[in-house]
Amino acid sequence: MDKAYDHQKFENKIYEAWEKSGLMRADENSDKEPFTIVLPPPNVTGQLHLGHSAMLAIEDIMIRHQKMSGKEVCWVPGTDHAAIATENVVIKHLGLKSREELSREEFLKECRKFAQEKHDRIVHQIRKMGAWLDWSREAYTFDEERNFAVNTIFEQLYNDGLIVRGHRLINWSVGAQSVLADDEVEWGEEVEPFYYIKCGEFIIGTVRPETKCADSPLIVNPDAEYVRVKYTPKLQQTPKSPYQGTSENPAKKRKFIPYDKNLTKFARENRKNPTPAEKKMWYEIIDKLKKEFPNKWLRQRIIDNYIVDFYSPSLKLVVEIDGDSHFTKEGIEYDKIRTETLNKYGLNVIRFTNDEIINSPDAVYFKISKFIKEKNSPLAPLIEGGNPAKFENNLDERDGGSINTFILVKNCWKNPEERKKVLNLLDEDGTWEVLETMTGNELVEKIGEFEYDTYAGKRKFVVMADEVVDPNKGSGAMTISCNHSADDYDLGKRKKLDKYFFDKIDFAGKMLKIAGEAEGMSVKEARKFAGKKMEEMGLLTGIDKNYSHRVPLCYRSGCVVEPMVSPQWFISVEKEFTDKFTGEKTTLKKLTQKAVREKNVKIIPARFEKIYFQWIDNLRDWCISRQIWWGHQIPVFYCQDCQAENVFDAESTKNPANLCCKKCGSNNLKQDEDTLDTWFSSALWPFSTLGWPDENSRDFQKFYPNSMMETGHDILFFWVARMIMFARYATGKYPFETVYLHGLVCDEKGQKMSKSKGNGIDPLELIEEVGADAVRLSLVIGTTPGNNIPIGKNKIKGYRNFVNKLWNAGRFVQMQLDSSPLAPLIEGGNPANFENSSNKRDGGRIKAKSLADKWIADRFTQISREINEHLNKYEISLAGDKIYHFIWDEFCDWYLEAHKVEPNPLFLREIFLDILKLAHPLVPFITESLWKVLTNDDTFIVEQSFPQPDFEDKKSREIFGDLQEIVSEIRRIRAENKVNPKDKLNIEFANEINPETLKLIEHLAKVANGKVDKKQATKIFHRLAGHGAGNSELLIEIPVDEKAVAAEIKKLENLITSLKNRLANKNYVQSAPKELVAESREKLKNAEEKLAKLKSN
RNA sequence: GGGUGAUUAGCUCAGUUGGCUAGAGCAUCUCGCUUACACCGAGGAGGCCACAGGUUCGAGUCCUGUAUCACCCACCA
Repeated sequence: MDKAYDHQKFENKIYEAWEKSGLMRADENSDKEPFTIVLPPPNVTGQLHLGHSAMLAIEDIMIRHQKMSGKEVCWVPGTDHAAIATENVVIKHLGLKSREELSREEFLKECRKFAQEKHDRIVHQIRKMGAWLDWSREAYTFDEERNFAVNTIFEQLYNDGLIVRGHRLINWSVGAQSVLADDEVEWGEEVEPFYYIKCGEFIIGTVRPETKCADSPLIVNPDAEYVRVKYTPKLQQTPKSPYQGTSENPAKKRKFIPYDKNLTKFARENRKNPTPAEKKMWYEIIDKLKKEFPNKWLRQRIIDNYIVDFYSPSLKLVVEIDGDSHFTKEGIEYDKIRTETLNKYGLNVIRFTNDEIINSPDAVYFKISKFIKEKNSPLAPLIEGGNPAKFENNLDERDGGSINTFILVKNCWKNPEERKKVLNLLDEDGTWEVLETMTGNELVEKIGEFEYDTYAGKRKFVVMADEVVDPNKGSGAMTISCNHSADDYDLGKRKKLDKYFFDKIDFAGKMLKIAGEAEGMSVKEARKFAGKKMEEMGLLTGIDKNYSHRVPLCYRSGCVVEPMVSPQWFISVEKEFTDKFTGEKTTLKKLTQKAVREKNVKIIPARFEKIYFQWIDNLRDWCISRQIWWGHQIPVFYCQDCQAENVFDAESTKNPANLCCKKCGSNNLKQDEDTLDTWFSSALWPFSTLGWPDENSRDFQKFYPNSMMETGHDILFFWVARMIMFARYATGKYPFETVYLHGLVCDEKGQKMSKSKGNGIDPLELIEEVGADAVRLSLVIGTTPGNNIPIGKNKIKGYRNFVNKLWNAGRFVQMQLDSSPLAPLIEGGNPANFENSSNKRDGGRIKAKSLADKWIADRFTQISREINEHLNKYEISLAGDKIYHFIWDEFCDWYLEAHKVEPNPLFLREIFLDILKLAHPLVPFITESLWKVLTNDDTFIVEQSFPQPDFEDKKSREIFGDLQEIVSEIRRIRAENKVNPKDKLNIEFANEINPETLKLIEHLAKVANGKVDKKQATKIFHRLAGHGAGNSELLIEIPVDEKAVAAEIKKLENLITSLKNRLANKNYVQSAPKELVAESREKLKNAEEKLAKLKSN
């Protein structure tokens, strides 16, 4: 035997031997009680990661333990075709831009080929973990049997009316051109402007202004109070210049008079009686200015000095610079204003020099000019040649009209912060006046339907009330886009807003005609466009440029997911049907809820039951169709002649060419092009792998339902819950008794493993390095179900060391046997010869002779019981921890050392083999290796029965326990006094001591019994069971260690105080269990004796 | 925003219906290559068990509150 365990020499060979033995195959005709686990199928094109390793380790431990405990175990392996993920990988692998570069047939062929290659790799990886799987039953979610199962349940659900085709809101990935399941959507953080938009008098908030281009219901909260307020900008006062009194005051530097006093005066007078057109222009200009010039002082200057002149059509004013055609400031180029045109309209021109303009607040003037020039400005016609009278027609009543009145929910109006958010583009100094207060319901009545401006023209909206509107958020009103938002969709359905279900965006992610000028733009472009346009139109009242929110992203293409309405197949979870097993009316949702509520399925850890309910209670219909090719094609056939929809039984579906339309008999049928969500076939896994739909098959009869389902807690919902749903629906039984959820594997610091962080560990490399056993232990010990599984180099190293320790213990056993005179008996002899023993351990074959033998046999009994109990309760971590410490701390550190004093090789071999059995489920390879070495026969350790010894020896337990204490104490004294380990110290017992015990102590503590010079001695007070009652005295030939004695005294005193207090407490003596009280008394007595002797020393 | 869990030694965590003088692994320190194992052995040091209350004879454990962290769900004007 090698000095160190070399896992590479053994693991592959052993696994091959297991497979060859045929023992891994579950016997469906066995009369043993079954224990079934169906392996959660890894993605066939994926790679095994440590999460899979953890899964395999846990399940393998359970399987081996149950097998050794006499069950007929059946662990079914398999892989998943992972529809979307695989399709992606294949597309990438082939270097395609899209799958359409190939025909459907060709593409599927490539997928199959690719999947087969990858399948072999992943199966290899699974074997490396040592999993005791029944490979003869290996399944694949996309093989023929599973396809048959899929078609069978599809037909059943369809006939029960639970599968329906409908127009529903789905997550549409523009990049991938496919529907995504909710769980396939990833969320990313994005900062986008958040707009508050005027809709008539209302204000709504949105990050998606591009959707605000169409007729829409405007929803208010029915019971919340709303206020109509009037806003009057405060324009008359000139704020003080921030430059006033400083040398930097630009006003002082001005070399010209910016306006003609007389003109201004004239204008002011005129302003008193403005025409409606003038008023409108005026307000438009103010609105624009606010956005252009956030600096209030500056803005006011402009208003007071210049804009006033615009105000009166009869006194128009425009500027020109030096007669140049350009003026550049801050990189913006302004066109020359055509003097001729201006003059034509009677505009005055003021000339600036460049120097005067740059660095002068007056420069802003040009921006105004630019604004006026822009086509969309209401003033444009004035400049370009339009007719101002045009604006007189449909003027809102500016004063008392809708343009400067706003309807806000009272909460927003009262809350200055909220209000500021909504209205931050308006002048803060404006005055506000509350005109009236009314509830949402009253608003609905009073306002009803009316027109408002959108970026794409005039639209109508109708005011409605609904509770979804949160009166504490924003302005308290919202408009909805039924086809482009899940909540809006629900609301629309609830309110039956049929005419508002229309698309604004197409499946390519482009805006439709309804978006007016934005038609054909991508959503992103349209969003910018709409924002800008609305700003220009003065439709914005507030804007939050740093609004951060989460956006749904496609996990494949990374593009933003658009909620869209599309024809899809759904499973109706709330539709009633008659349960064929009970005859009761029920729904899929109810059945799924019942599973856990009525304890048909137990979830470990239990807290996930709560999470399960939370999810099920909010369950929506499940969209099962996918626009991809790689998957189970939806078994629905559309008649090309009469358009009928046909679903056939699975048997007929096998030959699509022979199918005829059920309605018109035509055989001109076309199968639905879409495929099923990958979870559809996965949901059948627990029974489709066991013969279903043939419920009379031996496998189904014997092994269904499964005993446990072990998987990551991250797929509780979309897999576990759906398995429960389908299993109960199709088989009438819940698919498994227990769900064991493990956590995510993460590094030592609790961080998720990921390639980008570089903290990922490849299981194969790890196994190569330290062996599968060490990997298994690392993944299993120190973990709690449902919690993260921390794993790191140190931990792994520790368990590798343990495996080596076990190996060396085996080596020691082997050496003992080799050198033993009894060796021949083992090689060819019959151990039954040893049956005369009266000890019952392991059928009473080999006698436990010495104290140590009896002690370890007794301990083994206790540990075995605990391990059995832990494993039965799925407490794998605790079981592993106990085996680890039993083997290392007790067997190796104490028993093997003690064994050297009084060898008993046959017994040693027996107990060691038993320990190997006990440890086998956790560390199958090393135990099997040692089993082979030590038994030298063809049996496998897994064929042995799991230890359930009943040997007990209380006396040996006590004596050995005391002995351990004494030895530890002596060792401590030696270490603290720096005694050379080679030196033997003399000790002297005050009492008579059993020679066997003494021999052990001498060996273990490196001491010799003899006369001790009392002046040089340290006293130890010990109690040795079986040597008379009470404490006895042990002298050891070492100078007294004052410090140690003082420490011991203090420790004892503390203990005594605590015990005394406890016993002095009448309530304690009365209420606490009697044994406990007696124990405390005993402890106190011992402690006091010990203390007294220590002090007297 | 709604929910769940966590907080114990420098680090990673055990601590199962309350009985604890609070444990383990790693790291650290001291001593030792003693013929199973240096992937080892012996020993030491290291803790107001997050904080504040409460229940109890007794609280790391149960209850309430606070703080911090993690995860899940919803994402919405």
